[in-house]
Amino acid sequence: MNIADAAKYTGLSSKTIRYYEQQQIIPAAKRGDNGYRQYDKVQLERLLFIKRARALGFSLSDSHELLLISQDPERTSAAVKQKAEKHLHTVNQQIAQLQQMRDVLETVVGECSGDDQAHCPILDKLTQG
Amino acid sequence: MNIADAAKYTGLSSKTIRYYEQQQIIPAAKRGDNGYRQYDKVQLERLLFIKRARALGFSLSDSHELLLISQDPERTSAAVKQKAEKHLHTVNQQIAQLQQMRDVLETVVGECSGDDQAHCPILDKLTQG
DNA sequence: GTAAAGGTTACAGTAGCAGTAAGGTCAAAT
DNA sequence: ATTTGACCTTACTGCTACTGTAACCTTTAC
Repeated sequence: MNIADAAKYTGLSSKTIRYYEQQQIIPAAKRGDNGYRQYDKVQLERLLFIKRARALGFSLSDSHELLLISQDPERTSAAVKQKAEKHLHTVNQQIAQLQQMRDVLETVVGECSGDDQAHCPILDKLTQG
Repeated sequence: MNIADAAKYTGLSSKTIRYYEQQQIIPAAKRGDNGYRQYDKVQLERLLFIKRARALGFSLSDSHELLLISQDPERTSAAVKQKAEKHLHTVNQQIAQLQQMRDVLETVVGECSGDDQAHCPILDKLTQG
């Protein structure tokens, strides 16, 4: 299976797959006689693993580490849980920060007439804090 | 006022202030005889404006445009409101995405024993989707 | 034979800075 | 007078996770 088919199968782009290989997020794919990368089930599963981890917001580096952990028979669920909890904490902080932004934005947008007047509570907020 | 004092006053770093100038987010500061940047009230207010816009999650580019709009006597509140609403929409999408991540993370973290077992629902999620 | 569709590498660009290097300036202490 | 330390300058690199582009090779279809 060539990289374009692997891309279609995983939903990643060919560029992204090459990038993951270059960054050693996944082991380098085997090459055919023509030098083309070849993808088998194992390789595809690794790509999907990374994709799912990314979809949960893990960094590429964390996704890589999780992949290594998942392949380690000596692993403990504690190690995984620790990483996940740390990430969950980060996500919660990001949500809180965005919600604060949203609250302010909704307030000032609600106060803005949105017509051809020059006066604007949004700009007031940015000008006066 | 030199850049370090402007940094303290605004809460931005000197690096960030120079970066804003280089990116033409704000007009270039005047220079003293020694070549040092000099900051007056007007310049400080511009920096604070950008800082407040950034704190609401606007991109530097948007923050720059908002600053220009705020200085335009011909402006309309409609133009500002449109930008703010668009940004608010983006923020809401980001929140929704993060909340989905959080829900999944909380579920799998809750299911994970977090001990020395190899079995781990978090890894199951990443392996099997 | 040729053209389209795919593959390869390598380099640049994106956002918003922070870090570092190499050097000039200034105020105070020695 | 000099030295120290804090500040200033520009210029370059690195970070994250890719995407775009260039230049070129291979395969497939007509």
